[in-house]
Amino acid sequence: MPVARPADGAPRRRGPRPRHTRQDVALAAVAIADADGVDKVTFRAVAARLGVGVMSLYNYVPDKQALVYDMVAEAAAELRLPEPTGDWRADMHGLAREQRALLHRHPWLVTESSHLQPLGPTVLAPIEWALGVLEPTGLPAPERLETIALFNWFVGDVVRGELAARAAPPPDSERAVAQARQLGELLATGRYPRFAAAVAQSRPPDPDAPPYFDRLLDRILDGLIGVRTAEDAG
Amino acid sequence: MPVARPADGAPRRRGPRPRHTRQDVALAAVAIADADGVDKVTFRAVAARLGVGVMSLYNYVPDKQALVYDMVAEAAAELRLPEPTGDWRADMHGLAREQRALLHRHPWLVTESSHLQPLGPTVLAPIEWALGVLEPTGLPAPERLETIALFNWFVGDVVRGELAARAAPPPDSERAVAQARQLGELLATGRYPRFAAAVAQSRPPDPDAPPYFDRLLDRILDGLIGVRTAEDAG
DNA sequence: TGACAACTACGTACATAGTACGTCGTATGC
DNA sequence: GCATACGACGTACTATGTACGTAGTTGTCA
Repeated sequence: MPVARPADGAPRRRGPRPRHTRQDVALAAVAIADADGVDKVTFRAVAARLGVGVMSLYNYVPDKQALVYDMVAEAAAELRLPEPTGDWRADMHGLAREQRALLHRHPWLVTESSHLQPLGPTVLAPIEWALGVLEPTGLPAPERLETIALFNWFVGDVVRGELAARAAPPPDSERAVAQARQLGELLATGRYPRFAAAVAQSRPPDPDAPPYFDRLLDRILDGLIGVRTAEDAG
Repeated sequence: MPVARPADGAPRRRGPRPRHTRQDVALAAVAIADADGVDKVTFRAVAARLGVGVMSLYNYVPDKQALVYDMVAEAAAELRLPEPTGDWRADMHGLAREQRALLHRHPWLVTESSHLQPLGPTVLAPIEWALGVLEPTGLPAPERLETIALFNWFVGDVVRGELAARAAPPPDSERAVAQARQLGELLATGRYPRFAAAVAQSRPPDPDAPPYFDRLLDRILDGLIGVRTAEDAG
């Protein structure tokens, strides 16, 4: 079984020079996912985009899963981490905005990133950064780590909701129509009065309204860190 | 194209009586997913379990996606929703525990449930329930809905982490070994001192320790709802 | 009661995925 | 200059979802 190249910086040995790098492969896959959706990322499509044969990709990437991990790592590299200002709240707001923008740029990230993701440099960098930012809170390191995980989840969840609202499937698809009809019938039974009311009162969310995201974020940060109250001292 | 049967309660017309119901198909799929993992849920496997031909399934379910939706709806039916006590915080803790147990019973739920899930009775029921529970918070209905969505996602995120820790891939798998080695090298560079320290200080999490889950939950609930402060009154 | 029509069951077949295997050619180190 | 390690890739196999057509069954109406 051909294995991905020995080490990415090792001196080249014999044989023809590789025409591409592992990163090239990941970037091609990212481009396809951005343009056509993540399910269009097939070895055949990636190979075609690079102008190589399908099986040549296995010289760079051991299997499909590794390719997806590489895609996530490559996307994470786009995160810009400015010098911390000393105001942890402001800095975390900045990180959240960065992450949110990243997830909107690469919507497939909310589906494909998992905790089995290898902790490479690009993935580790924002964690290290946030650990530093949160030092002034006085939380012990493991709790800071947990807080960061919760924070990441929260941002991902919010964006998931935004994407669901934005890229709602074409409302005339056969499935969508059937679902809408079924939901209508169900609500007509009057068995879900609160849900019906909530839906009726809901304005189409405006993800670009400036206060919206930061307001949610503040509420969560208050909960995650907030003002350390007496009961937490135990 | 064969369409799923007209209406599930409609009087039967002509032709042979169906040997199964749409629910039978979903339950068979659930059983397979529980036992062997969700990727073993193929039309061929489900058909074999029901003792019918593969294509017969299309008499019950229009396509694979619909089958997955049915599986999620069937699992959601297992949620037990006790009479609200009037203490929203306690009630939401109860719901979270129910959901967590459900997700552990059917680990594939954390992967397969999405926002495109049709809002059938079993899916709607817990939402309606939570909307009622959260009425005393004074939040307007759309914000309660948003809160519930975030709450659900959060529980899913936590369980995803627990499942990852529990069913961690055999630590001797080729991929796991490679990842561990890479992480070790990376930490050895000293470029991630805070992360290294945090990992070193972390005790292996004990998911069965009673405080753990509820503590996380409180931190999130504080953020999502918390004590309504003066600034929110605007 | 007989014939038609609607409906279920399902065998066959195809398109699309990932990827194992083996061959070929190339460029490097001795 | 030659042996060899290594990159490129054609072929081919397996697994999967599902379109299509056929056969058999059963309720309804003449």
